[in-house]
Amino acid sequence: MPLYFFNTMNRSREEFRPLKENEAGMYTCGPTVYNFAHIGNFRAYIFEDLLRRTLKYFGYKVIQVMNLTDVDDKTIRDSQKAGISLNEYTAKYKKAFFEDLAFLNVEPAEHYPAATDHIPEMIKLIQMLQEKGFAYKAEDGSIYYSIAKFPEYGKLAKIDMENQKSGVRVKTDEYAKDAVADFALWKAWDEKDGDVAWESPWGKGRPGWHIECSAMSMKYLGNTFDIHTGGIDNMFPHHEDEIAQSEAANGCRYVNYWLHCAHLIVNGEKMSKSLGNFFTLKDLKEKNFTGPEIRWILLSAHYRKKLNFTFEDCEKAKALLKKFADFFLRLKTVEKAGKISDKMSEIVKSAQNSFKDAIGDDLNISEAVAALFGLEREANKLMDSGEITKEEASLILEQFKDFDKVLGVLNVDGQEEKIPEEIEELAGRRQAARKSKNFAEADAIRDELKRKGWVLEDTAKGPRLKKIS
RNA sequence: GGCGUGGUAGCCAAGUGGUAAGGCGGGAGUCUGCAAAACUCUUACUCACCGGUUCGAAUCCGGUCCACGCCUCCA
Repeated sequence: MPLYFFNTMNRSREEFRPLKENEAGMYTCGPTVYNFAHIGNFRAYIFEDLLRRTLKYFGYKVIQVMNLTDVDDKTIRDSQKAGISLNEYTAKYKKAFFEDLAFLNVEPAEHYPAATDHIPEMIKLIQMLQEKGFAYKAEDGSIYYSIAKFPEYGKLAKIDMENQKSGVRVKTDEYAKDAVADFALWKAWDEKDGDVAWESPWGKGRPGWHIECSAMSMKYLGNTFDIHTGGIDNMFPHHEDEIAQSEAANGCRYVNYWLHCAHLIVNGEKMSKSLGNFFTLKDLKEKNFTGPEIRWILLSAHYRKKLNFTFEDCEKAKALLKKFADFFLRLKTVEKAGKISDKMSEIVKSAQNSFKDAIGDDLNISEAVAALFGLEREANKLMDSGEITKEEASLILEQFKDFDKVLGVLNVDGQEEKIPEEIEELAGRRQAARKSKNFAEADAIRDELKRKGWVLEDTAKGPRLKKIS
């Protein structure tokens, strides 16, 4: 089954053809570790996780690289403010970042290179650019990339630099550049940097932002690799600059497939640190939302569509996952003996095909999830009519585990809550009252159970207790 | 100002030339002592608006309006 992605470079849906058979190299722009990431940031990381899992689902071995930007204006500024070293400061947020990824069930990437661990690689790359004439040293001692030397500049963002001049503001501290859109490869040290500096052929300083991704992707994935992703806001100038650097230095194409995810929005506006309209995972945890619930929300809209975040949707996600959990428990109670019918094999196989078709079509999550609902309804129907066997129920559960390899939200093997003795006993008394047609008491006990956090449902096989989450 | 993305039911959301998936919510029913759960049926003659192309358009083309994003650190 072919896999398709929407390639930002050509603005079209293309069949994925990796450089190496059965292997996909993927570079995903990671966080700047100066603060806790917010859920808008996590939308991107979850999209990348979905992409990663989809590639694996289609049989590819994935080599994923996610950079950690641990030196830039903000990390320097805030570490100074905190009165601790840059490393000490960023270590705290690196740790928090990995904890958050784990909470959201994001599979670890193969490499998490930090910028500060790759200064020599960056220096080497800048030297290559200098030798080839793409870089120049400005009056302030910084090294800049000359966009004029790279005619293809703007090909990703479809920006024609000729028409860009009027709107671009010029920062006063960047007076030294030849052209406004030229960007820094190496920033000469100034006193605001404090003790953050590395020796280089151009003197003391630190790398520019874009160079780390070019240098590190080259090191871990090669001069040309398959997939590069990030938020749409990274498309310009960051990814455009990466292309300029890498292609100028290596003389070959940088990336074959560019995938960008749209923003998480709040009340119609982009969720961002600067607007202050953001929520962190901590905020949501305090409201009792779980990792799978948050993951579901961030996953449930197509990655190239803006996703409006609301707490109402969080509640819906909670209810939806609860429904699936109940469904799995119900399947596990099936005891009827018998083989798997052809009809059942057909139903399950067809659901899997629909799912795979959809997720392989540029990660069409809506259609993919529709396959889950379809299979759930079929299974419920058959359980209602008692037509389903234990083996068939297992087959369905296995299929949901298969779906969850990609989705990572279902917890099919989730254990039923242990029922406390007190609750068990109340349920027993209620059943006795019910048998003797003392419905008033039976209902009263059911209400009491509800107050204690347990819902009692009468099924064909007798009462069933469910914990209210 | 330049560039880009998008506007589909009460809400969320697929569908990109062949006659509107799915979820939530609403309505009616089956089951039940009653609930709950589950199931069944139902809920857009219509896809922001106006023209055009076509046997046929939500899908293609032109225009208009609206929203958001990028052009400055940003997932």
